[in-house]
This record gives sequence, C-alpha cells and structure tokens, in this order.
Amino acid sequence: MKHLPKLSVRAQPHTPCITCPIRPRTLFATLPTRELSKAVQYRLNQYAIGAKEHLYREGDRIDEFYTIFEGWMILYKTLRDGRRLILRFALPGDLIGLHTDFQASSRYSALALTPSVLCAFGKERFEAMVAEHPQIGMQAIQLSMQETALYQERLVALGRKSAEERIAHLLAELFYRLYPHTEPLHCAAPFPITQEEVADAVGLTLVHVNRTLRRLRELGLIECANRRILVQDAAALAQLGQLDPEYA
Amino acid sequence: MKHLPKLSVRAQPHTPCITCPIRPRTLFATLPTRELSKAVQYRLNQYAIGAKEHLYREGDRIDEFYTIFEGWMILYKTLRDGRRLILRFALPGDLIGLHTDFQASSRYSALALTPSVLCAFGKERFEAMVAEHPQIGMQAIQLSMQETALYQERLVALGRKSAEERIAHLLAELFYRLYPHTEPLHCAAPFPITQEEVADAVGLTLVHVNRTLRRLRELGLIECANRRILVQDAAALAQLGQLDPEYA
DNA sequence: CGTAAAGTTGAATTCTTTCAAACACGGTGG
DNA sequence: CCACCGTGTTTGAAAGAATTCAACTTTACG
Repeated sequence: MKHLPKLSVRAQPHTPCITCPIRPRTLFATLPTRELSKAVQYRLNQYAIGAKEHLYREGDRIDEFYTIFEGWMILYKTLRDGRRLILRFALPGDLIGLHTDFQASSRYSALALTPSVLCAFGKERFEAMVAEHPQIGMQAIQLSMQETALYQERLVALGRKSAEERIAHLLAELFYRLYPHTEPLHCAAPFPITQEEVADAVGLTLVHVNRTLRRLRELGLIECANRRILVQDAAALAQLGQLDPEYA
Repeated sequence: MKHLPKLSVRAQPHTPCITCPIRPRTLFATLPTRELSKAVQYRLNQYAIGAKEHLYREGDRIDEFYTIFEGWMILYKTLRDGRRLILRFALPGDLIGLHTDFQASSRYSALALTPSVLCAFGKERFEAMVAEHPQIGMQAIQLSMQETALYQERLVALGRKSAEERIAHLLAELFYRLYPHTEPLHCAAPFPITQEEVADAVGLTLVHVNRTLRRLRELGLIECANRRILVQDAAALAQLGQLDPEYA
C-alpha cells in the first residue's frame, strides 16, 4: 500500500467485486462463469476510501488498477494556476487507473466524492491475464473504446455547446450511466455532486453554473434539494443537451 | 467498398503499410518480424483518397479499420445546427475507425485534409488476430489508452484554457506528434490546416482564431505563409499552452 | 483573368467571468 | 437545545472574453 498513502484497508466485504451487481462494466463480463474463479485470483485487494480522500494524485506511480464497487469518484487534472477540469465521473462498475504506459505515472488525480469501495488488480499481471484469457483483452479494448466515446462526446460539449446545453448534457449522461433503463424512472437518487464540481466538469464558472441550474430548475428539468441535484426529466435534458441517444 | 462511397482504390504501393516508416503507431509494432508476414494477411486493402473526401461519415457502418499511411485527416462530429467539432487530427501512422461496438455505426466522420493513403483491416478478423497474437491485443489497448490520454489533454484545454493557450496547445501537440524528437528542429513542414479547422478543433470562432494567431505571429512563435501555419518555436508554444511535456 | 476559398479587420453584441456580499444548511460543541 | 462555523448556494453589478455581423483583402487555381 506504500504508493497509496491515505488509503485505509478494511475487511473484505462478502460480495466479491467481480459480481458487482450495478452494471457489469468490468473486465470479466464476457468470461464464462466457470473461469471466473480463476480470474478472481488476479484481484489484489479491496479498499475502502472516505469521501474527499484521494485514491492517487497526478504524478503518482500506481501499480494497480481498480474497479469501483461502490461510491462516486472524479478523475481530474489541474493546471499550474489551479484551474481544475474534471475528466470524468467514475461510477460503480467503472474501471479506473489503467494508463497508457504501465510504468508511467498517472496524469490525473482520482478523488472520492463519497465513501467508496474499490477492487484492486495488479498491473504487472495484466499482460499475463490477457495472454491467458484473450476475452479479457477484448473486453479491455471494448471498455477503453467506450471511455473514448465518452470523452469524444464531452469534447464536443465543451467545444461547441452553450452553458445550458453542457450542463444538461452532463446531467443526462450521468443519469443514463446510472440508470441505463429505457422506461421512465421515478425513483432516481440525487447526485452527490456540488455545483462547483459541475462547473469543473463542464468548463464554466461556479457562478454561471448556478445561474444556469436555476433556469433548468425553472424549466422543471431538475430539482435542487438540500445540496443535491435531482434529475426530474432526463429525456428533456438529453434533448436540450443534444446528447447522442445511444447510451444504453 | 459499398460502405465507402467516395473511395477510390488504386494499385498497391510497393511498401506495405505495416512498415510505415513515419512512426510505428500500428498494431504490429511489438510483433517479432518473423510473425509480421502472418499479420499482413489480416490486411484487407489499401486505399487512396483525395483531399476533402470523406472516408466515412457519422452514422456509416464500416467493417474495416485503418492505419494512415500518408496524409492528414480529421475526425469530427456535427451538432444538429451545423456546429462542428474536430475530435482529433489523424496523422500518418495513426489508427482510426476501431469503434466501441464492432457492429455499431460510427459516431463521427472521417475526412481527408490532404490526399491520403490508408491501409485497411477487416474488423471481423480482429478478434481472431487478438486470440492468435495477444501482443496485438496489448498493443491495441496501448494505442487506445494513448488516444484516451490525448482526449484528456484536449478536454482540459477546451474546458479551462484561454483562446491563446488552446491554440498554442494544439499547434504544439501537432508538432510533437509529427516530430517526436528532442533536439530543436529547423526543418518543420507547415501544417496543411486552415484557420477554420483550428477553430473547430479548439472550440472557438474562426474570427477569434484569426486574431489570436496574429498575436502568436507577433510573438514570433508561428508564421503564416501562404495559407499554411508554420510552427517556429514549438517549445514556447508548449509552454504557453501548458502542454504536458510527455509527448515523446 | 476571373472566381471561389481563405484570411483579415472593425464595431456592436452577447455570453461568461470576476468581484463582492449575503444566505442557507448541516454539523459541532457548549 | 441553541449559537456558531464552515461549506456550499444565491444574487447583483461591472468587467472581460469571445461571438456575431459585415465588409474587404488576399491567394490559389482553373
């Protein structure tokens, strides 16, 4: 754990993260169940991390990668003068920390927004995993390309969409990633994110995000109850934010 | 070729694209030379495509992916009202068209800026390739993650950098991707891109890009000779654009 | 040599930020 | 149980950045 300072290890939960019930965006989704037991061997550990704690910071060299079992995290980069941009919100089931060069240090920081539970895998064994189970390699490629698609969408948003569109886009994206259902949902949980985090994700000012959220609230698309954003009408948000309707 | 309308096939050049001399960013970079001959079998074809021709458009279903052998291309997305954002410039050696879902249609368009030569591979054989040569799978993962890193950088640029910084960032990025050397270079070729393309890549207006380029020109960082942008001082551009200095 | 595409410039407008100050809520400790 | 504190939210006014509109110039190319 030397490379992961502020990290506290706790007893392993009963449910192994491989079977993360939320959404099977893991490396092992395509493995036949018979082989799962073998795959689990590659797991290194499970961690619990508190809200506002860093899993790692820009520049850290990490020799593991992770699947989020529970909790919300953000991956962000900072410029010299402190400007911050949130690259993506990492939700339960997401894979994080698999970088370009397995030796190289991370180019962004990973911070828990809520208390989170992570499942860690050793990087040095990754290549062996792929050699033994080519499907894992294919799955990693798939996941990586899904991530790429997400970044492409966000790039269009930050580059060519208005404040209103960007925020609607972000909220709809998060909603559909959390609830990839088709039927209208009534029981969505409020997002554990602050307006400042929205601002840093869409490339706007906190103040301007606040004003824009007010407009969305007046339109009945969202609700802001006790410091939480609650999506009321995800379809309308997606429409307003020109979100490509293929996130399902 | 049915899915690739405006595409003209021409006689195969003598040099196979596998040995693309520019930069070995191909899938086969890590294969031992003995095995290369086998890998070449996966190649489907080679195409030549003229300037301003599309390789494919948003929504097209393509069953190949490509390595650029020669030429500059752009990958872009368009919003309903015509706003365009260039996701990335694809340079010789780059891999394009490997999408999330191998069946799904492309979520962006690919357009040649200059006459280009491409090497095509069949997607349906990709999985077999990976199974046979796990190194190819690993290489695909590496390439995909490099692409991700590129998108992350651009996201920070569009989200949190000023006009001047964004443009400096873009030009420096292109420069270092084209000339990944460390020593100062004196013989860099001008970029075959218009100011409108710069604008659509950094998320600004053509007019504002023009004004900003003038400032960079006055600073001596670039030169704009006969409709081409020529980088004069890549290091200064990278510094000004806060480009992470790890593109080598 | 004429035309179309690309580049350039100015002025007015719009969008977003900055600065500054309140306000609200949740948790803490007395 | 209440005062207090800190974090997060809200609002106004002024300044700044980028866009829009519109015209004009330059260049490449047939």
